[in-house]
Amino acid sequence: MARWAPDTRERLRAAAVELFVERGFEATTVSDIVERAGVTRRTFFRHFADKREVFFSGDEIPRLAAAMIAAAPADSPPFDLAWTGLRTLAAGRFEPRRPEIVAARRLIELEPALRERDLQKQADLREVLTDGYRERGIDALRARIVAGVVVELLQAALEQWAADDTGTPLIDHLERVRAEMALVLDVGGPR
Amino acid sequence: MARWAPDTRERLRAAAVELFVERGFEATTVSDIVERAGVTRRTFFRHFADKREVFFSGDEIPRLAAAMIAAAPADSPPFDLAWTGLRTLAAGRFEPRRPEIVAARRLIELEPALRERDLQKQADLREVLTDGYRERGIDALRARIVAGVVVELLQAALEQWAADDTGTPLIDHLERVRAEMALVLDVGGPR
DNA sequence: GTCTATAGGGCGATAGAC
DNA sequence: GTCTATCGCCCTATAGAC
Repeated sequence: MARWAPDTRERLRAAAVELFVERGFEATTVSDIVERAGVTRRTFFRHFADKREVFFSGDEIPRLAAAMIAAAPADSPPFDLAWTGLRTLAAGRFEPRRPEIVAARRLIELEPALRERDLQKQADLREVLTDGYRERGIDALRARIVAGVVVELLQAALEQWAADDTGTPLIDHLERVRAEMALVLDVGGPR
Repeated sequence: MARWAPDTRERLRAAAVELFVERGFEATTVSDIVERAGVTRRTFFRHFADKREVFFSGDEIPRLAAAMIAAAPADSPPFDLAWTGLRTLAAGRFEPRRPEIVAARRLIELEPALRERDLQKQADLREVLTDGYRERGIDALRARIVAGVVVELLQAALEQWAADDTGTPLIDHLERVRAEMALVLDVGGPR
């Protein structure tokens, strides 16, 4: 038998999310979390930089996105590449986990501290994408713009999907948001 | 003579920004700020919800943006309306204050806590714009998308402008970012 | 693991403006 | 008198230092 129970990090995450759901983020202290997980306060802060971070600790999207960009064929136009990635993630990572994602978004919406950290995570993803594009030789401004558009597109689609109880798949929301964005930017344009 | 010196809020803001520039955000305590402004800690928290908030307290953009949307001719297409607003703000509010804005952005970049709050302020602006559009009868999804695109466009242009020491005006960066966004979304599209 | 600085909020007292 | 802003001391919890 191991000296410490395994998966300390995961036990902390699970305990934290349970408590956040039960009594809210503010009303849950780090002491409450570590008590339920059976470790000390110090251990919590060795795994997570702060109380908000534990809530987002499972997020694999930036890593997956970076891998997808790096692995894509060299001649893919930047947006097409991201679009394929969005569809893959929508079907494989988001759609099967709809209940947890909707629950998490509900907590984020009603807790300003979590909302801020969520926005930071979006900014992190934008930066990962920008760097990935630049490493593929894409011009710096274009890399930044594609990344910005992709993150905004994903975010808007996720909002619609989470608020929509008709069962419309995330991919359909992505399509709709993409079409709307293209329409918006075409106004007054030439061609 | 009044019992209290006037403009407590503004004195606190000025003292805070001075100290943030002198020794950094983390290294400045609320006690430092109130000492310089000549009030007590409790008074600080009556004016500002937290230490980050004092840094952004002068931001008038959401109010101006809401007023512009409300005052625009009823038949303006949503994006055209925002585009006019962006050009007006760029010339009237941003360009004349380049030094302060660049200095503020520098602080925001190197301080994660300020970065998070800055992203929250962008989200607030997005929401103000969305609401403004919806009040003009724009469809909810379209309102959300136009607002998202406009905020992302402004943010990307501001980044380029602040990093660019050749004196290129913000309006030119806005044009460039807009063109790049349109290009990105046209890839693979019909027409 | 314990200790401490700091953020941030609760509450009542106080002192001017009106 | 009412209203409003400040003060001053209370407290807890976070987060980092030792």
